[in-house]
Amino acid sequence: MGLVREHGFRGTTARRLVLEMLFATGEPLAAERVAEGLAGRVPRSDLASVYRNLETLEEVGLVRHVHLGHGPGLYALAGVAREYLVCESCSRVLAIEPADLDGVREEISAATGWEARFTHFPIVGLCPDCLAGGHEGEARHAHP
Amino acid sequence: MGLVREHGFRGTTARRLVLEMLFATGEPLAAERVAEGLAGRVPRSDLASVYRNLETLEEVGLVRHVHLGHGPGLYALAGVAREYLVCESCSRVLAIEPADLDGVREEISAATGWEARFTHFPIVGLCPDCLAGGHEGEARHAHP
DNA sequence: TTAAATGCAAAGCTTTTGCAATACT
DNA sequence: AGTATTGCAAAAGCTTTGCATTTAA
Repeated sequence: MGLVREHGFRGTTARRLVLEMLFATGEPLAAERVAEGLAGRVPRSDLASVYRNLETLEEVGLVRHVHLGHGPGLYALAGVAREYLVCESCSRVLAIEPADLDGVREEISAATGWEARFTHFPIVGLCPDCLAGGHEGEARHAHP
Repeated sequence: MGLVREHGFRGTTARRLVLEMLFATGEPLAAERVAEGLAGRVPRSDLASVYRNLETLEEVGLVRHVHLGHGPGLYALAGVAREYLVCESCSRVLAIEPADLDGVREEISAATGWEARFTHFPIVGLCPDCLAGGHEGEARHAHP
């Protein structure tokens, strides 16, 4: 919570619990899931407050959110660096170490002069299985 | 409208006008803009019908939609092949020929085995100007 | 003629905002 | 004590759905 106070925000129970929740889960979570996880622990779990706290925590750099498809945004600790790929056929999600995409970043830089990150929007495409003509029906997540 | 009928859908005035609108504009358009452009031309411009028609046209492969940030989805003719980059600092949008990202696609394939397209979600990152420490304040579009 | 498409109204889902009560510093 | 934060309720923004009417085939 040090960072939070350094930015002029208060260190509250609700914020602590949001961070704990994201830490314990380890993977990106919808605000509603976070609120559910807080049920009964803060005085009460309020979705609006969860959104406000996620926004604050994102502002100070502790949290980040990603859009993997058409559903709600998903929040995770910024410290857990991951980039994402989503299959547009089977909706599989692959979380990958940023370092594994450094070559891709270099190629993007060479082609466009931009420096890319896949932490907010994933790379959308076809996963190896679906490329091979595989399991198109087995959607596991919301459609991009 | 041939494709539309081949798929068992009817060729209606509203659908024709949606396609004309997208063709005339040439760049991705929010459903609401499309509806505005149709004002008074169809019996009337109804947003729900525009959404239904965009969905139908997307289903038959004539239209595609892209999410460049947190705003509404943007629709364009699928025939106009473009991929997108959005700057997370100044929100600039770069539309690029898919061929210009073929090297990037190869690198992604080599690194992950996936085949990528940047037609639904853009590549998010920093544009050359912002990398150079430039014009961060001059946002032109909604923030990603 | 008859099934699909439309307009209109209403709802759904995600996120934001206003405001009085509460908790942090 | 004083202000940021919270809960609650309501609204906003985008998109979908229900249903009676109209329209394409």
